[in-house]
Amino acid sequence: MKPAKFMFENIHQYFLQFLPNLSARAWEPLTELLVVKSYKKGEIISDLGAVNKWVSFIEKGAVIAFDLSDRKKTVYEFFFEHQFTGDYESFLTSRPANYGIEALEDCELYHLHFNSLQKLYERFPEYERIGRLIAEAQFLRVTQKNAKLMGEKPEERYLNLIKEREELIQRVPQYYVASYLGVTPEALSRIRKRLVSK
Amino acid sequence: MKPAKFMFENIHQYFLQFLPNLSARAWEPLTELLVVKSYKKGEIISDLGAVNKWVSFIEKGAVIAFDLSDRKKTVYEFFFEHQFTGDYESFLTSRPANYGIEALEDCELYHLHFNSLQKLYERFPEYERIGRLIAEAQFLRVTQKNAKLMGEKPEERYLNLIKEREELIQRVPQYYVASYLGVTPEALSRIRKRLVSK
DNA sequence: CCTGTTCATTGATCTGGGTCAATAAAGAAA
DNA sequence: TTTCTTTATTGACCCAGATCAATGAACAGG
Repeated sequence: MKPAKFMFENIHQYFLQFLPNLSARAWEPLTELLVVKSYKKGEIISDLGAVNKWVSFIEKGAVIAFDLSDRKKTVYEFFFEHQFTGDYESFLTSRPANYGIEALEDCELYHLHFNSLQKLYERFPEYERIGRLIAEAQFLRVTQKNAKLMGEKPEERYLNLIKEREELIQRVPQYYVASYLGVTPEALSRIRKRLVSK
Repeated sequence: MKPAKFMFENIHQYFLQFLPNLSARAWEPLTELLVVKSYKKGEIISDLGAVNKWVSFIEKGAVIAFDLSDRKKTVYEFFFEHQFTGDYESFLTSRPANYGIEALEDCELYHLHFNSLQKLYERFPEYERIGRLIAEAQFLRVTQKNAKLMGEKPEERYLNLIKEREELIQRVPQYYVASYLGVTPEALSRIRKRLVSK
């Protein structure tokens, strides 16, 4: 394990992105509240169906958020190191999670509990602002994803995925990519075939 | 026009939803900053392509947010009275708006300027919290929309729209509904035909 | 190294939505 | 009312993706 001093460097940077002048006075209490945990590839990090009380910063590794409609695993999103993950919807609403979170690779996560976050909101208005900015950023992410879902056909979505998230294609099995694009593995295979012959 | 005293009742209620103990001290300055304006059916409220500096509360009427990909108007969302509208994405990022806003019916709107809102954030931490809660709510709205886009076929989306937003079907021309569902008007017409024969 | 399992590809067939074109119905304006 | 325009429906044809089934390729465990 890293020396404690540098341990939370990445998550600190993450917050500084949103609030460059985050005070040390507000920052340090957060580190006390984080729960560090490791997961093996394939391990379930957060269960679907239960209320999710945590948001999790990915220090290392990659995870998928998935649901189980039609009895098959449908990929909602991939998350990689130095991002937050978790069923934010369930976290915010205290309703049962629509998504499960599973380790795609060996992972190290820092978990923050809902109650811990509320305490931070109460004690430091700075977190209220970070919370707003992060919620806004999440809104933007989903909005843009939406626009692409509506406007693009599967083939275009795949091309854009290659262009915009090249490494994702490398790190993620193809049938998960297919699911993420909203098509069957067979269809993605054919899309790829069609594209090479162009 | 309504007596000033009751004029902002609806928008006040809207904020109270998010922060029931919003102080009068914080509330009153907001009313000073709102710009009241009326629009005729078909009128453009907010231009696509320009940076959008406003969020707008719909006191009365209905609007659509649309884009113009492929040279045709594509409906992104419908908004009705007692909701906020506007290209929130452009508002947050100061990038050119991807969506235009148009009056579907005669409307009365209360506009709040970006700079006014920033001033409120600085003066009253209460607004920082409301801002966070609203951003979170918007996140939830687009997340749920997303899930439906991915998981449901056009026919199911139409059925759910009837179930969940019945009045929308009444108030909105069918070709806009089709666009909103992500299909052509012809396809929606056939979906409807298929459904009656069931 | 072999073996069983998981993942990817290919083929055959079906279907819902796209597109183009024509008509019908509904609304708006005179 | 009549007329003009906008909106909705229907038909014919095409195509991308779904589904089901079979085969190949890659990979992990022993």
